[in-house]
Order: sequence, then structure tokens, then C-alpha cells
Amino acid sequence: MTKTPYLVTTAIPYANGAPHIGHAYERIATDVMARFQRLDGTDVLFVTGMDEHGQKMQQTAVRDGLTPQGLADRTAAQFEVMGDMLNARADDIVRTTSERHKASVTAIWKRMEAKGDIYLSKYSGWYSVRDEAYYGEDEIEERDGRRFSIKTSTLVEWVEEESYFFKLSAYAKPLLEHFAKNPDFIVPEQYRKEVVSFVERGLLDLSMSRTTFDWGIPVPGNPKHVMYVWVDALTNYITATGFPDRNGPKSHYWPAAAHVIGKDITRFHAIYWPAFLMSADLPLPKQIVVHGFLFNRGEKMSKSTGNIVSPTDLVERYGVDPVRYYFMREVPFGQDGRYSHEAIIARMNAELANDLGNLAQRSLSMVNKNCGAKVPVKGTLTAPDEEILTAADALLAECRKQHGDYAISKAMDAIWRVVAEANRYFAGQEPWALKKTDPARMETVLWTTAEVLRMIGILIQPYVPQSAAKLLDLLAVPEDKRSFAHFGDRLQSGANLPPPAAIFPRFVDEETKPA
RNA sequence: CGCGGGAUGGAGCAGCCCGGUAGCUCGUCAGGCUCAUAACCUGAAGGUCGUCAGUUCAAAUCUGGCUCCCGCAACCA
Repeated sequence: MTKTPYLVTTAIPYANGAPHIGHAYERIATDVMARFQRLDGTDVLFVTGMDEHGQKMQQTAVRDGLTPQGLADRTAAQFEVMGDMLNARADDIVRTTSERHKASVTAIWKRMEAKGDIYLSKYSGWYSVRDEAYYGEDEIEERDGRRFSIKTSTLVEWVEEESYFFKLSAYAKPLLEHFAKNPDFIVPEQYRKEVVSFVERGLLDLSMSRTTFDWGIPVPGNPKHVMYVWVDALTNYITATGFPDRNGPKSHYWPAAAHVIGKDITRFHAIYWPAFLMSADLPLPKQIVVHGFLFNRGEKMSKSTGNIVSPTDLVERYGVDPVRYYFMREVPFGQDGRYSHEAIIARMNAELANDLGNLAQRSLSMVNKNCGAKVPVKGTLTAPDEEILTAADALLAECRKQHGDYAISKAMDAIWRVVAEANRYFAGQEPWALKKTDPARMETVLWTTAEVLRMIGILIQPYVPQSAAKLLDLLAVPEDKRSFAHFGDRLQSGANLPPPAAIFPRFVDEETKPA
């Protein structure tokens, strides 16, 4: 392959809790990007991981009667199940408790230390034991000689802890230069703006170690300290390429093409991580791709409102492809979105079952009944035939463009505009009427429709892989002719076709389903 | 004046950078078709584009003020 290798990553979930919708959304989005590039002939490595260290892991493990490693194993297994159910298996899962990762983090730490960017000092501040959080001077108030957090009204005490620090302050300027030179480093634009203005206000050095717990990777040369979350978790991305070995089989994947992350952790990926890499003299990832949040009926999920839905529940209820389709189609990438039972079935029924599924069904069943179950004979093409074919032909370039901007929903939008156009074409040509008046013309219309379906089938593979495979099977497109390189092929008249079958089922509510 | 985003027909959004008949999806109503997964096609109703003022022949679109909503605000995935 001559194309630039494409390493795409999800953020690494904290192993403290089970997978939720946000994890599923991110995994699907990243999987879609990976599949798209792969179909386009790119050498892709799709990586996810698990963030398994930290105090919370220790605490939760104790609560659940597990060891921290046991908890990490349990959660990691849940995420593997989720990945399988979403048909979004990554090529590699980097767990921060793995030996390869310890080697990688230790190496990057040493490189930053050798650069003179790590120093030992004291981390101090007003700490609320109850909130497990530090508060700034302006976040506390004095009452009867004691100090309390204004926000949570809990008692705070002055705490000093020995800690290693990273000279983040020294990287404000280099970071701003990098942002200026690489305007697409953080997308969408809105998040770039936030980050830039944040850095412009100056950066404080970053506490990089803890002595209050020991569930972590020891600081080289001072095992009393364990590394704090940032350096440990973020480094997983380069661990995946075999670091510190820089001539291994996967080394060519670094720097990553894209880190796909939620908007809440933008700062860590757009500021801390690049600063670490600069310090360690390693290349920076090309893009930080930020997505929004999904809300259930527009509300944040919480245990108190009882609106927690697991990704597994959704897949079991609607099927994997409708869930993948809905998440990618509904929400313009980067923005927040919402989902609800009604919205999901509206899209899966209208767009998948009715618009696309039914188009395949109505055309292919005519082919089956009237063309001897073979690809129809393509006669002379008329203007309407050429128009719909041209519209479909243009989709590959359009999808490439939109995917280049991570505008997945726009790519799908373009595809479904052609689906709608194909339905209009089919209705306008009335092949069922031509059957009696001009069978040859009918075959040409059916061939054109089938050919449009073939192109659409190829393009929708990243979003709905199983369904796309079904559609391409119905058109007898060989497995090795389904990449984008074969997009411009044409269906060969006369090829045998299997009997038509439904591709996208309609969802019928239990309550409204006739008994 | 901390930073950023937003306010457009019943719902969700696009348009705003580069002013000039307000567009899309869903929903509603009416009609058509019968190949098809009660699907598909056509048409209609419905918006003084948050608010006030300004610039202009002309503003959803530019300028300024105001109101409301949502994130972030440093060690919290």
C-alpha cells in the first residue's frame, strides 16, 4: 500500500465502570472511520484500550470484593463483549496494566525526565476528603474558623503531598505554534477555539505522580510514587505501535492519524498529550477528533432518573446495524445528540426498511420474477438512467470528502439522497407497467436500479456492515469486489442472483403489534 | 466585561463566513400508484428566522445593546 498508514484510536475507558452509550457511540464512530479507510485501500490500525489504574479502581475493587486487577479484568471483558455486539472490534486493546504498556510508559517518562521536564516538588491545596477533590482559594469559604468547599459544603483541609511535576508551562508557546501551523489539529473548529484560548491564558505545571495509593505504574527510580493518570493513560496510544521499540512491525503507524475522543477530555488530548510527546521528541498525532455526547431524550443519563440504557440493551432490542446507523446518522459529528425509542424506530423503519430495504425488495423481486433470477439485460440507457447512475457514481468522491472532515452524517446524508432519488426514478419509470408494454426497457430499468443498489451497498459497508453484506450478496457481488476500488465496476447482465430476501426488518412495537 | 456554543414553521436541524423569492427530515392533511417490508410517488397547510436599535435600495444573513439556554473554567474518564 502506498497510502499513509492510518492509526485511529478511541479514548480508553476507565475500567471502574461498565460500558455505557457514550462508549458505544465512540467505538462505533471509530470503527466506521477505520472501516471506511480500509475499504479505501488504506493500511489501518484500529486501537482501543482500558485505563485500569488509579485510586478509584482500588476503592471500587474493595467495595466489590475484588482485587484491582480482578476488577480490571471484569470490566475489560465487558468492553470486549460490547465491541463484539457492536460489530466494532478493534485490532488491538491496550490495557494499561499490561507489561508492554508499563515498558512504554516508563520509557516515555524517562525521555521527558532526560529532557529536564520532570521535577520533584510538593503538590498542595485545599482538599476535601469527602469529595476526593482539591479546591482553589476562590472555591472555598471560611465558616467559624474552618474552611469549606462553597460548591459542596464539605470540610477542606490543607494538604501537601510530594509529587513529580511536568513542565507544562514551558509548552504553552510551542503548543500555540503547533495549533497555528496545523489548523485541523483539533476538529471540529469549536473545540480548537476553546483549547487555543485556554492555552493562551497560560499553563501551570502538571502533577504527574501520587504517593497516596500504589495501584499504578511506579515512577522510575522512585517506586514510592506511582504515575498519575495522564501520562499513564494517554501513552497507551503509542504503546499500541510497539513503543519504545521504534522499528517494530507496527512502528510505522505512529504518529496516529486520529484520536477520537469525547468533548470532556479534549484538554488532555489536545494539550497534555502533545506536550508530553514534544518533550519526549516524538511526533504528534495528526488530529484530535472530538465528538459530542448522546443524551437519552435530551437528558443526561443518571441513576436517579432511572434512564440508564446499556449499549447491549439497544443492540438486543433493535439490532446492531440499526443502532450503528442511528448513532452515525442522527448526530452531526462533534455536536451533542439525543436518542429515544421513537427516534430510533423512526429512522430504522423510514430510512433503512422503507427507503433502502424496500427499494431493494421491490426491484429485486421483479428481477426474480421477470428476469429469470439473473442480472437483467442492460439495453440502451436513457437520460433518466444516466442521471441516477451519475448521481450514484458521484457518491464515492462525496463520501471521501465528508469522511476527510469526519462529517460522517453528511456522507450518509448524501447516500440517502440518492436512495430517495432512486425511489423516485423507480416510481417514475414504472417497470411494472413496462412489463407488458416494453420488457426490454423494463430490464434496463431494473438493471439500472440494481446497479445503483450495488454502489450504495458498497458505500454503506462502514455504517451497516452486516446489512450491506446482505445487499451485496443479493446482487451476487463477489466478496473480493466490494472495496472502493471496485466501486466503478458495473453489474454484468446474466449473472445468477439468489432469491430476494428482506435486508432491513421493520421494527414493530410490542404494544402496537397485532396479537 | 473569564472562554466557547446556541435561540429559524408542532419536533429536530441547514442557511449566516461571500446580504436580495427561508430549505431539509419527521409529523399533519389531501391525492396517486399497486412492483414492494401497510412500503413508494405527488401536492398542500404551517415560520414577521429570541429581542431592541443601527447600516443598507434590501438583513435570518453585517454592526451594537439586551434576554434566555448549554458546556468549560486546571489535575475531574
